[in-house]
Amino acid sequence: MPELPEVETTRRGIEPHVLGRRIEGWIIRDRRLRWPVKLPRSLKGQTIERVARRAKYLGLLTGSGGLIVHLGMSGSLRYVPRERAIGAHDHVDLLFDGGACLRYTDPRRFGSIHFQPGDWREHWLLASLGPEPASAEFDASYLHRRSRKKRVAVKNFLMDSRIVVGVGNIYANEALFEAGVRPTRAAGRLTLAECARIAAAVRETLTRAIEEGGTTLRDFVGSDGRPGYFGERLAVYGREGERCVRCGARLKALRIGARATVYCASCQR
DNA sequence: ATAGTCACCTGAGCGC
DNA sequence: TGCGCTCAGGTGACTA
Repeated sequence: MPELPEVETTRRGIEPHVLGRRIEGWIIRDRRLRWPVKLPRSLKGQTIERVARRAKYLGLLTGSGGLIVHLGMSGSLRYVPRERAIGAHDHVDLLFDGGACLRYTDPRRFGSIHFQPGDWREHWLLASLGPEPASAEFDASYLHRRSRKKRVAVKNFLMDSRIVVGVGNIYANEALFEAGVRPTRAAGRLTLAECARIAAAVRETLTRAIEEGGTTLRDFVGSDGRPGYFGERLAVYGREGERCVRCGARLKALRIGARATVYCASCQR
């Protein structure tokens, strides 16, 4: 379940291996991802000049455009020898000079692969995305301004990619715990001070997870995939009924928009 | 425009 | 051992 930290870790993992490599071709074993995979002939022979990330999208950028990869719920990208045995869910190989390939694996096929000519950020999937949580733009006043008059629960508000990107269910739970704000609170009723705590918590939660991902997910190349949050400490997610790490109260659970939500009723107001 | 729900998909976990 | 059920979740599409 790649959330933003895992995507960033993937980016860092593959970058040194594909930078400067020429794309010799590709093998599509199953094009039925979230959208049918279709790559233009013009991609052949191009060289990867940059490996970028925007929200949970990875961009393998060449001189003429960008290959846009989303890992969905269960996707992974690994740099492996081409002759490595093919698994049941190894849907796409991107073949590079030198004999290796970038292998896209995705059991649930919720992910996607597109090619966008020119500036990859102009792709329709990326066009209306909000700021990165680590950007200067994402701060208390931004959150406060965008949340006015909105009645949605703050948890859903944070998970809206038009507001801020990279906050999936797990980190929405964690960040709101960190901020001491109850997930059910109406976004429009948050004070500026609460927005400040939330902005800081989102940024810190994700930054810390990326740092830990860098250590727990180090061995990317040619290895088996690993769960992204392995060894990561989560304060509330998945801990319903257990003790709050801060005050010891039992953590409560409910569903907001069919998504598991866990919080501490005494720490989060 | 906003808010809520559905759909997509498969593996894991569970009860029987 | 196996069947059938439910759940998980990112996010675009759809509905009210």
